[in-house]
Amino acid sequence: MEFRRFGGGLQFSIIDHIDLFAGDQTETLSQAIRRSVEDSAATAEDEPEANVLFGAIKGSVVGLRYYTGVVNKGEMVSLVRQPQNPYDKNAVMVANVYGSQVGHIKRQLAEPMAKIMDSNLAKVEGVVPFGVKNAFTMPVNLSFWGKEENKTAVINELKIHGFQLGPEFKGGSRSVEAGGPPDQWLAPPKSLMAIPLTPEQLKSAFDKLFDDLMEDKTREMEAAEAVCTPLLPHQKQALAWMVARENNNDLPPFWVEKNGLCFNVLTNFAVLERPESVLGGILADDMGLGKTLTTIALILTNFHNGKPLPLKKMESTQPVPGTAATKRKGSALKENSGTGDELPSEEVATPSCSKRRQDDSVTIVIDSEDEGESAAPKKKAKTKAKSKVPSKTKKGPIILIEDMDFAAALGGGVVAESSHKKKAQKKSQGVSKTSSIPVDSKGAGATLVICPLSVISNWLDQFEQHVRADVELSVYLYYGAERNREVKFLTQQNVVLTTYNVLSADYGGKKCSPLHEVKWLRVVLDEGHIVRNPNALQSKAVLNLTAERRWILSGTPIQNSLKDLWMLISFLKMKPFDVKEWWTRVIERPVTLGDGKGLSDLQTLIKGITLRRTKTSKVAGRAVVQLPERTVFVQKVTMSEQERRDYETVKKEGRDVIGRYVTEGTVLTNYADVLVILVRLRQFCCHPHLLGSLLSVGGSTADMSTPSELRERLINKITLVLSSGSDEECAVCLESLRQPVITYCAHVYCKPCICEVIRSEQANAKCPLCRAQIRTEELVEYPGEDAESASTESKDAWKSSSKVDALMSNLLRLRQEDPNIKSLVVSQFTKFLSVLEVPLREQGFSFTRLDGSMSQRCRAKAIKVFQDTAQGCPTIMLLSLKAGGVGLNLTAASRVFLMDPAWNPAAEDQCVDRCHRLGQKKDVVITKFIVKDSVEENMVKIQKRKQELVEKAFGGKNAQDRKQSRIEEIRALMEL
DNA sequence: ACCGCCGGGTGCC
DNA sequence: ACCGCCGGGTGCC
Repeated sequence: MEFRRFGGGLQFSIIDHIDLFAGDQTETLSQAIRRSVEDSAATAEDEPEANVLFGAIKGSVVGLRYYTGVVNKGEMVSLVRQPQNPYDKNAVMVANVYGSQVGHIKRQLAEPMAKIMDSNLAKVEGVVPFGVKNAFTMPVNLSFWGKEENKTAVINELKIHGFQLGPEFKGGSRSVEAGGPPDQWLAPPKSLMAIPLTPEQLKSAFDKLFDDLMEDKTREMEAAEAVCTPLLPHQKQALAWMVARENNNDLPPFWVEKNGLCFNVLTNFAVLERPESVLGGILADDMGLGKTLTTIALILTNFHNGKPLPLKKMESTQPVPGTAATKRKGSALKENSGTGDELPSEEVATPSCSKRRQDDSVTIVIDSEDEGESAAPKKKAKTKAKSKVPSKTKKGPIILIEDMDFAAALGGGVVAESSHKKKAQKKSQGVSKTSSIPVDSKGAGATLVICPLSVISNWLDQFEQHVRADVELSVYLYYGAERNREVKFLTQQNVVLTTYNVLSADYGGKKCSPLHEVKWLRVVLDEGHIVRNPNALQSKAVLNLTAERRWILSGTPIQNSLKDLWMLISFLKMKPFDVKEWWTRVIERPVTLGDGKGLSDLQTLIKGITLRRTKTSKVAGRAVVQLPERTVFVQKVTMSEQERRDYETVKKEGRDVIGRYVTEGTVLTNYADVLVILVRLRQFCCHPHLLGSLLSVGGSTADMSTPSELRERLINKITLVLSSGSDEECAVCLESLRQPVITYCAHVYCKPCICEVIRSEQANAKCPLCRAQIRTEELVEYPGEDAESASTESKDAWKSSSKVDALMSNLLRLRQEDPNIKSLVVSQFTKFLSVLEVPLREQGFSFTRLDGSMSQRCRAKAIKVFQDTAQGCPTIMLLSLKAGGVGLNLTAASRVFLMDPAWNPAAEDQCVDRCHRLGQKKDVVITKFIVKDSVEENMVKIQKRKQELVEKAFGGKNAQDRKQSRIEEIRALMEL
């Protein structure tokens, strides 16, 4: 059964237009550049087109008696070309919602239809109005959808063959039966007359799509005994809901049972056998509410046939601390060293911890003149040292790690399964299972958890922390070159943990992999929103997994559009929407056209499968989480006279260059240069050393004299752009840059992505952003951030800056008040972090550092020592804004110093949320340093103005306006 | 298919 | 009758 591919589906035009999900303020610069280029250049072919209805005709389905597929009155059918049909190459097959063939389109009509469909002039959709009992033929109403410019071609093609396209038939069968075609067409097409929702209504409806999903989800459930962490009330609710979802026997949304048949009220499709219940759903709780813990509780509580994992005392196979440095293949598997008092990340916030409201953040602006005294929060932080300390002897579940690097990176946090245990498991394969292996009636017992690499260690930690020591739960980390790919072995685990990358790498072109051969009890997609492009290999790999139950964990289930949702629905195998056509016809298009029915159907769909609580959600009148207060101070920094003079010099230079671009109207074409100038000014506000080797900007890269000079300049550019922290993304894969390279035309991509573009376009390859010729030999690689050389080179000549002074006086005062308080010092410039190391060392601060250039191993280590409250452990973490992304848990800190304003305030919030999250027991104080009368102040003003626009729902702008506002912004920044 | 079409049987009324 | 008519066989693409 082959299905016509829906090339990209329909554009979500209204929503794109009003920029519903991605507010202007969260846009990265590369997005802006990409868009401005796209606006002028030809539209990308793969983007879904705005399809309109050309009209409809009546056709007939013939050959019914040869096929088993049946349809209902008013049922939607899909039309699939069969070019290989031996009797007629124009054959068009008619299939029902489940893809069973019903018949063929009559030959005469199939001929023009084949032409239209093959040349992609229109998509054709069918509804059978009546005659479903007919034995030989039945009528079908065909509607044609396509791009406006193809309308005449379609009409003509049909006309040649004697078919006249008319207006759409009124929905359902009644009217069609009543009158002949001419009468039909005189009637106003009702579905087109329906008053569409306004973009504002649509926006607000969408914003609310994931709201208020709590009703009937308030029942609580205790976790299985195997979970040693007490669940918070909202987590118990989530557990009850998840268990119920997994054990439900309900029909999926929009299905009803009718005379022994199952009937889909949206497509009018009926089947004898019940459509599979959706066992699982979307847990869309806000970050920090404990999705990981809840999921672990689910795994243990709904372990087998709705029963929890039985408690079974382990024989004394548990290694004693300190003795278990088991060696395997020459590398040490580390044993939990049992420091004992590290705080478990997510479970420490007991309900009694804080009863204060957490949503009343205050912003206080303090002038630099009186920073000395009043910048300090008046309130003394109350330290509630009532943390629940895990027992020193506690041992977590068995975790088997094959990747030695990773094991080392995780340090003491992991207990390795000893080798003899593993052998025992291997031996038992196929005969009798070891006690830890459940024998499910369906043979499925293992849960597969797929997550981004960055949160793997979090999962391992949490299994360790939340699973009782005497519970034998096998957790296998399927990662690294040495991973065990045996299907039998994987099937026998209780939990297999892997990353999206490993999954799709295994899946690759082969379309199968060890993970795809296993029949999983449960598949969990952590941060599931990252799987969104249905064309990506990763998505296909995820969709093709076999599982009884499926879960998506995501704090932000809607990233950009409705299409992201399809991916989630499809993963959950919610019939019939796992097939794109039905999603498009039944949900996506109606919603796009502003049809209230479509929207309410979508709401129903989401409601049935989603649980979402935000930090502000209430459970029985009480907030789900009660986070400590969070206060934001803006501390203005005044430059010294010398600094001011130097700054003005740099600024004047830049202003001249940008001013020229503005008058020439070439700001956007020279965006890379503009960025460089802005970055330099921003760097200067922090510390003059950040500027590094001075480079001249302004000259077009094309007219450079020697290739080596050009290369050097490109390296400078890419370094500046990447260290600027604007979180550039690759315009090809839309992900964060991997192995960044810069083209001769000064645009930045992932190396693999742009190489693939060049390979496929051969000699004709053009830069996706500016259409300049590009060649592989001309790509210049990013040399990496060279923090070391920067700090050593400037060591003897080190001098302070006003901003550094401001930070240091804060830190010194803080240490005096409470030497145990920990702080995050955040900058977008890793070089600035290096500069800061000097005075910190001088003043005898113990600090650690986390930036993007560090390996997983170093990161894990840095986090661990910082979170450690023992004496002598670092009290300061130098954190690069980019590295402070999701998943990190830095609750040991209660002070945050944001050293420089970010383009994207959301990135700042996210960074602050690293410590202002579940587990934080102190009030969090955030200090933003802004240099007075500088580009920084202008940035803040622009941010504010944008925020106001968004709040007034004026966020929507057309492409031209946006381009213009980009330019206006740059002018405002440079005070031009 | 309670149709249309095909082709064999048949042939005044 | 080199036709018309009748009635059985048959039937998607």
